[in-house]
Amino acid sequence: MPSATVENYIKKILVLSLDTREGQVGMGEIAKGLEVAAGTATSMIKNLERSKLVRYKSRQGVTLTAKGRKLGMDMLRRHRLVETFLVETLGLDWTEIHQEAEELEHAISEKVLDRLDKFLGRPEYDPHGDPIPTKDGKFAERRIRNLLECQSKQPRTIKLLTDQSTDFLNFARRKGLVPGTSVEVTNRDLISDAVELRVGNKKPFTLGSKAAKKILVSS
Amino acid sequence: MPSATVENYIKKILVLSLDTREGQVGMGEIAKGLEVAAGTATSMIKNLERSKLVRYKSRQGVTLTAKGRKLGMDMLRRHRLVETFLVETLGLDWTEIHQEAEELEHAISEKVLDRLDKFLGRPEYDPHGDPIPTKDGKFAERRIRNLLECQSKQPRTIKLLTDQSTDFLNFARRKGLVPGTSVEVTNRDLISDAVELRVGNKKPFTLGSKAAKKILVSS
DNA sequence: GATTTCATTTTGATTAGTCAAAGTCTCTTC
DNA sequence: GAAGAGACTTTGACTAATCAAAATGAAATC
Ligand SMILES: [Mn+2]
Ligand SMILES: [Mn+2]
Ligand SMILES: [Mn+2]
Ligand SMILES: [Mn+2]
Repeated sequence: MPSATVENYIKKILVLSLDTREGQVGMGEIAKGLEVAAGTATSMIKNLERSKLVRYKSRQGVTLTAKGRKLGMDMLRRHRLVETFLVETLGLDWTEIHQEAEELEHAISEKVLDRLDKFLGRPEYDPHGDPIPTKDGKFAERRIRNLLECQSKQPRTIKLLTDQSTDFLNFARRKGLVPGTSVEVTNRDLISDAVELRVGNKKPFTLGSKAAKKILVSS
Repeated sequence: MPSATVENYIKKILVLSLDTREGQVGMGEIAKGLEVAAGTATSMIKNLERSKLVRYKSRQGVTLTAKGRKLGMDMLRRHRLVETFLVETLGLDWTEIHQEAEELEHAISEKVLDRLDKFLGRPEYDPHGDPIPTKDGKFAERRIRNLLECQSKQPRTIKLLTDQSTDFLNFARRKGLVPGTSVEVTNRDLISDAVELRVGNKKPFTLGSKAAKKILVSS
């Protein structure tokens, strides 16, 4: 059985690789993402290679093997189902569940996970709007883009916030920017680096491009 | 924060000490109970002493400090609430939940535990009939005895099976000896070392003293 | 009282995961 | 193409948890 540490590395590599054309992830991203020293990551990656979970080219990067991708998807499934449970069933707040799930994901057996999945009604998205992989490691489609890429004057539904720090999530909630809410881009000005948007019937307000990029919506 | 290992040691010491007049637990019991080598237990106990969780007299035994007892009770609470959740909410079988809870108990935060407790309706007993400590570490009263100590001809209710191995639990279930069921001791013969009992309206059968001792009932 | 036995403790080693700091590459920049 | 900057790797050291096997102590037996 992989240790919790191994599971965390593989999950991180998977998530990072999803944003990358060729699925190759740099050592620095991994170290930073897991808040460990660079050398720690290098030595851990060599372990993972010995376990055939990743392929590793020195000074180039890391890619998951099929085995690694399977484990990573499984971890994502665990993490997101647990998050869904914490919000849906226990009524916790979606801004504070990430850390909880970070621990629970390693402690939950396959059997318990299946029961949980059933109990929750086989949800497709977690409380942050992230898709929950199915048991055989398939992702539900996403079909969403960030607010910076949206043309104006069309209602959109918020699906996902990519920055899940408590600070950002709190800001988002204050503005009503929670998954499921309907928003409309009322104006875009790429020169001044800003997007104006309206949430429901409230007064429109302006968002910088950095923040706008973190908010994913479906048309 | 105590590691999962520390939590396991303290929980084991607490449970062992509950069966002992003076609350003192021998090194051998601890090592055996946790399935580690004797020397491993000795060295771990010294750690626990440094952390002020136990008092330790070389070659005599170990007792919990107030701090240790508090942690132990907390672990028992976690363990038993998780077990209750697994059976009540997810519908798992009470013969197979112990190991699951053994992992989950370390991964669950105070906040999640409280929500779970509330969600479950603040249960007082776990699926094995063990009392669940309250948040401030108080045990519900037990008022139950084992079947070997019972006088005949009086209906009793099964409260707890002290041997929680899968084998014993399966045997017990086959015989209908599950918590909540009503039984009656129809005959006791201490010389032949046996207890005869009837479950509901079924035909009475005989139990050896070892097994009888493992079944706790309330009058 | 000497001896044996058995539980316990000590010793020496191992493994996973980690860090700081020193060393090495590789890609820009001039 | 030499130099420098930054990313990456290596090295040496540390901690928690563990085991096997040797040493020790205390109680029971002779
Ligand atoms: Mn994790
Ligand atoms: Mn999530
Ligand atoms: Mn445990
Ligand atoms: Mn139990």
